[in-house]
Amino acid sequence: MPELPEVETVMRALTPLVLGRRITQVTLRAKGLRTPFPKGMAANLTGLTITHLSRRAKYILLHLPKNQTWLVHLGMTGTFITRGTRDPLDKHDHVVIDFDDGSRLCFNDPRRFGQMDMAHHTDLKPLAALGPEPLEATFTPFVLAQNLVNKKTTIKAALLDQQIVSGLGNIYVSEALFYARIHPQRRAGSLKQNEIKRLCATIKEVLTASIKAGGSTLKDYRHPDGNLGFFQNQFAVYGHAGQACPGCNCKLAKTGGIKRIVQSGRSSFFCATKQK
DNA sequence: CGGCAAACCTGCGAGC
DNA sequence: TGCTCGCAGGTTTGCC
Repeated sequence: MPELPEVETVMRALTPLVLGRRITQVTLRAKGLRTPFPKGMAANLTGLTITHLSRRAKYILLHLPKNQTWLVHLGMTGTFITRGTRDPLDKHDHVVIDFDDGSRLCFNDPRRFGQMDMAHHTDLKPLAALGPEPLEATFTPFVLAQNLVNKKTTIKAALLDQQIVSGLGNIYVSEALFYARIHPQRRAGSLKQNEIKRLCATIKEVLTASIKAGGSTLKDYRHPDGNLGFFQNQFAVYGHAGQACPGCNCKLAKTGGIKRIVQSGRSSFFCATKQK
């Protein structure tokens, strides 16, 4: 479900719900998600206070005393939901967290593609190989160019590779490539310097605009506080196959309009008139 | 190394 | 109404 803007939005919405609260009980209602829960996770979390929250790529980091970190990946369908302690649980509430103020938070994940880990903050294995954080100043055209050099794979696949740049997913890759006017089937290593410069900029722009809109809400996904994101209303190409592309009269041409193709099993949306 | 399909799971909408 | 099919915002593995 979530790419960087959605994870950022969830992390922000989660903050007032958990910050400074002490965990009194964690109940695991499944053996794990995509991977088994770390050994002793529930017991190890009990009694600890969440001191602050942050995000790295598509991971939410809940920081605990003694530099311990509880790492959460939402996968495709993971959500945090607040419930009253007397409310019935959903069958996909796999982790139930009770706090010292009587509040309860549930991690709900129908497809169980999410992931949790708990370790010293310097020893979080899922974070070890991640590429640059796209909204940080360290993510520059030079860095992107370095990570694309000699890559024979398509630019679409390269941008989904979390080691090249972290946090992008299927939606924002299509959107960023559209604004950068780069065809998703281009070989990554074939991009010219000015194209990489444009791409670096559009990645930052599209992610920033989405965070500002509260991320994208597809299906019934919503934030822990119940709010919805609205960036889906601003998609230029994603999910718009057959329609005219914005700011382009290509639909009037015989071969125009937004196309959908499948690349390594995943949909790409693009305008063949604008993107070369 | 590259590219692709499948695997992990469930739910939903479309079409018959 | 009920069935099957295709599709879904992620990541990893294994095969050729």
